[in-house]
Amino acid sequence: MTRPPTSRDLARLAGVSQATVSRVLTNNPKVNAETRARVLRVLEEANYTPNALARAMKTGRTDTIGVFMTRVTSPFHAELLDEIGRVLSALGLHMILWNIEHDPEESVGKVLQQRLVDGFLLTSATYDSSLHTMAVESGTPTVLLHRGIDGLDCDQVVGDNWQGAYDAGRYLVESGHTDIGLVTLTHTGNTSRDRDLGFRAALADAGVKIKPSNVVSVGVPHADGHAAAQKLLSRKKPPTAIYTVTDLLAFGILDGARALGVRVPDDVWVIGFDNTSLAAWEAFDLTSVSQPIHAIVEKGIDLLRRRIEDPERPTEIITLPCPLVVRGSTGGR
Amino acid sequence: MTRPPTSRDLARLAGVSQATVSRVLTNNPKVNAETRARVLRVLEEANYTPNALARAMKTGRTDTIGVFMTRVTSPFHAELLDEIGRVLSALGLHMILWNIEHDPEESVGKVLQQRLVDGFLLTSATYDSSLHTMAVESGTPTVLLHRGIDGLDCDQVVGDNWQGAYDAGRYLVESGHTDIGLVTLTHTGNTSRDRDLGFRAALADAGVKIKPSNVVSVGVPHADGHAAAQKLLSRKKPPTAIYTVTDLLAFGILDGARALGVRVPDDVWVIGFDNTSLAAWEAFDLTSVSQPIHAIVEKGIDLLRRRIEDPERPTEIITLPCPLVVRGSTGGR
DNA sequence: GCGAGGGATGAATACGTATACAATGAATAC
DNA sequence: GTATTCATTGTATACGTATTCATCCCTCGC
Repeated sequence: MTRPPTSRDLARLAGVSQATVSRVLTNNPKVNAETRARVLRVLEEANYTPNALARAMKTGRTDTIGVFMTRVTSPFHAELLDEIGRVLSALGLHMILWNIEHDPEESVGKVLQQRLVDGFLLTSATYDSSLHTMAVESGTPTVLLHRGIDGLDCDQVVGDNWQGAYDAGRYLVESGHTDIGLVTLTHTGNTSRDRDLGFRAALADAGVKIKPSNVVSVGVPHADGHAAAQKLLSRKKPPTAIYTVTDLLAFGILDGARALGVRVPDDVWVIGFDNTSLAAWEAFDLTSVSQPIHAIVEKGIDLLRRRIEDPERPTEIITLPCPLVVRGSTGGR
Repeated sequence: MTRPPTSRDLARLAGVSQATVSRVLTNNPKVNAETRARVLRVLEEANYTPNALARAMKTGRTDTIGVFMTRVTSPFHAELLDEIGRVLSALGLHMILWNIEHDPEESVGKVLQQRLVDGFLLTSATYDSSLHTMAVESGTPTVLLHRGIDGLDCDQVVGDNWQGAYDAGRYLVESGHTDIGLVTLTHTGNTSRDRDLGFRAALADAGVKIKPSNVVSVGVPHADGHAAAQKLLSRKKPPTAIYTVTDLLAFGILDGARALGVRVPDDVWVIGFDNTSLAAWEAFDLTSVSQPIHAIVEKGIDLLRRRIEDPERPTEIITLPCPLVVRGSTGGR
């Protein structure tokens, strides 16, 4: 096991200085065509690849983006991650992935300052955590993706959760529902908050009251949706429709209904949020508000690259529309 | 935006040399207790974090592991990735994630030699690709996880797919099925091959013939399982049980059956492989061969770390049992 | 009182690359 | 023929840290 060749080794082989090899590697125009050809031939023969660490050390660019995420097993997050990977790959960038569930906040703080990456994508900002603040303060370019934070001076790209939720609410009301269940999240993020408030606003605008007993606050897992459905649907007079703020909870609700023998959409309508690919499966056939994952990621990474280029540019907050996709769980199709 | 402080800056502040600061950072015992305390105080005040690149350059260790994966949105892969992230985090290691679907093989080859990581975890080795060969030849410690390659001189940790498939087959036969469908994968990996062969072996041992028309070869997506179910179940005399090599295909099959109005388990039994968390959802309630994800990841990363320690140690191939988990899709519970 | 030994620290260097600067030679202009 | 420019290349250095080596001072034993 011998250590890999360096540009200095290659320079000796090609009969030039290390500087010239480096110039060839960086496509510096100030190299004679013949010399370049000769060096390239030697590089090729030796199957040489520059040491990325040394290069990063010198240039200050690692060509690596850090991604902070939670619950990779959640269908929406997996799709988001997949899309991020696709876009970064196409740009020749690497991705370091941190799951902030697994790491104590303090160790994440260390990561932020290690200069391992050129920029950060935060996909799980909440008010419970100060991760976004720490990231911004670290001085490393940062973009909030999918989850935003009000008033934070930081580029952000999010879906228009409020509007999507509003549309879902209006759709239910216009379809004649008046006894409507709302399964919402206990945790503190813009995303779930807007998905809650937008929905309530739609009902309020239509003059439909939402009974306190029809509102259930839960955690994120499938099982919590299941439990919420049990609670709402086992009552004497259950709601005729249930809206919830994530697809994962909606799947849990559908499963809870299934367990009780409650039929969807005959007995109850169900609407989710995210429009994950699972929503289109027959097992769920779920009406859901669609998140424009591709556009969010594309735009977010574009913003991040521009901020890396120019740290002084004014921050942007981009909001993308979230259209409702109607399927069988509300009698569609 | 000022550049972050270096150990040299801190040394000046603390009135010591940069070498002493470095010694404090690396817990070198040859530092006077008072000096150490003083330096630590200064480090604390400045909220200093060492530059990981410079450190890696000097030590040759990046404390980062490269993970190669495909189809992150597939439930099993997402769970595998989540578990890898959990274990690496607990060890203080970072993860660079590459999705080999997105990258041409040549660019992956470059990645292998960039010395960005201390080791690689390959989770998607197939005979179609030479990624595993390139990884081993790169000289960087490498472990194959979940998917193995026969005869490759490389540490490997895999589930006992053959035995798991065999048990599934025997279970169906012992339950009285004789007209059995097999939905298998077209692609070339050890994993799906063993999940196919083990199942056939069980049937053969029991004297049950498998009709050629009952075997369908498909791709990996949900939709392919769906199509396979349509093909098998719309016949005049459909099989009474279908076994397939991944949960994702099984979900597709269940959905295909649902679309046809075929009842599970009344009209047909279905068995998958992986025992993803979705398998336990009411929507599927799927009998499935369980992959010991936690043990695979734990063992694999352990092997990788030991190989990083000692590149000369003999390679190990570890095979872990895959027990059958019976649920409603085969009348269980 | 002096040499030996050891503990603590600083100075110097190396990791592998990119790049500012210097140097060389050829070509051009007068 | 000399001065000037330009193209090309080499030399030297820096990125920030870890570590070897040298140095210093203090203590101890005689």
